[in-house]
Amino acid sequence: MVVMGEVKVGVLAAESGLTVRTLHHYDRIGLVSPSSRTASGHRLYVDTDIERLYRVAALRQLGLPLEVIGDLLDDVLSLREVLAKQQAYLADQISELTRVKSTVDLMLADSSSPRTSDLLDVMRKVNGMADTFSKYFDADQMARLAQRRTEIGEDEIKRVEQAWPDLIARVDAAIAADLDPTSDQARALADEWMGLLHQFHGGDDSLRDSLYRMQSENTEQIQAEHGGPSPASMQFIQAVQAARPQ
Amino acid sequence: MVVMGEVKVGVLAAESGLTVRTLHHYDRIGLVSPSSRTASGHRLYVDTDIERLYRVAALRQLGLPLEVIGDLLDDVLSLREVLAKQQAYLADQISELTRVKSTVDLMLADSSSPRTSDLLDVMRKVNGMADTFSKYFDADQMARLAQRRTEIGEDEIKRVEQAWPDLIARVDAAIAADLDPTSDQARALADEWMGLLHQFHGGDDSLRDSLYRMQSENTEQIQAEHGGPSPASMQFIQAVQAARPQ
DNA sequence: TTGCTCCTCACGTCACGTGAGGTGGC
DNA sequence: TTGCTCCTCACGTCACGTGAGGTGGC
Repeated sequence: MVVMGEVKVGVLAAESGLTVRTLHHYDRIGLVSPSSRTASGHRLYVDTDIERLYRVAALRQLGLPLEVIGDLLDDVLSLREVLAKQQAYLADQISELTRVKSTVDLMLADSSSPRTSDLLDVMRKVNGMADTFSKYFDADQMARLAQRRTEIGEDEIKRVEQAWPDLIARVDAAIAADLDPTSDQARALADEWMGLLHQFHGGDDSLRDSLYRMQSENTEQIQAEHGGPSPASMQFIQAVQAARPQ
Repeated sequence: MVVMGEVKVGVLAAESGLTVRTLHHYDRIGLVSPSSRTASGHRLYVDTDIERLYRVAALRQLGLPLEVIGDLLDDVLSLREVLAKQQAYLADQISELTRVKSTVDLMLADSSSPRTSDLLDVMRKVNGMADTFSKYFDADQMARLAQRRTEIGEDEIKRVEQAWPDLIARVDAAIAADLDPTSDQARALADEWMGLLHQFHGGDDSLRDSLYRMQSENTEQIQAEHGGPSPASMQFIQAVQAARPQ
């Protein structure tokens, strides 16, 4: 690791994992300059130069701009303050990217349903959904939802999403056929229904409650935009559940 | 929203929330060009231009490069494929930034202890800690830990971290004083100990087990680098717990 | 005539990547 | 003499921001 004497760019580049061009760049901007040169102008890095380079490399891993790194090494800035700012900056970036990704996630989930023809419509819908969501779920719940999604995996999520329309259709058929809410068949439908909901909230009561509130207060919109269940089918499921023996 | 007839850049900029410069830029690169100009060369945007602009603005919110947006609008690329790629890209970015942020978090947490003098030492230590961590906690557990940290808040985390050295010192003193493990005083110390641990794992058994394994297999290192508890003090706490009446 | 808007260059950003064209040491 | 490394320009990246200097319409 510690190179004795003097080294030229090629050796230092190979050893540090940086490129020759990067070392040239650091030299040009005065961040890490070799203390000496050969008669023919080749850069010669000595130990103190090399140590400085490794400090730069370390700080660069934190995503800091080269200028800030220079100021840190020259004691113009304090490490604690810089780290605190970087921490806040990274937190901002992460939450912004997470927000953007959740939009992309929603668009992909939605694009499977062919009822949206136009891009702007999809965006409006997705943004509207995100707005509606944020009315019923706080940041903490959002985080738990995001974590559930990664735990469950994309494939399973798609499976569940595609299972809904089919189930809703069968419930609507049951209503049309005037199925008895106390029948085994009705209870099987309700079990399926509760099972799909459970995939969403995972037994988390606060998530389940927020989902119910959102669903009940936005029924028509969800039905119109996402082919969600009709008030009638929700009432049917509730009736089945209420009619169960405790 | 829909502007009839023809508009000049200033109006369109104000209405779309973009800058005049941005509209100039989109025109120059051929992304959104006005269909006509006045005799004096002023840009005149008609309805189809404006619609195209709104599509661009919508897609830009997803973090897509302008060139890709152009290809999407010209049907050179498919939306689904682009979204899938963007989803993967965003996931990568987020996990990378999260990794970097956790390094910064660790450095800040560590910088409160004055035993680290040199930057490179801190980095080595922090990277070593991250490596050790990833040996005992999988991605899923890391996510749960990260979520716990946001739930608990920075202040509380700092409080707990600063409570450890004090508690460890008192336990060491108790050992030196040959305190009876069945005494109320010893049990109070053990309660405090378990309380601090609980702040870490939050009752999550898998987190608790991983923490115990990591702690027991890296005791000397943790003691040397972070002033962690000595084997003796851990044994004392275990003895107190074991001696409790069930 | 005075503001306001519009126009077209064109440099700067950030950290290098990627040639181009040429020289030095084994 | 042939490779290999080294050197110094200098353009390109990405999506504009920010003047500079000048013209057109009410």
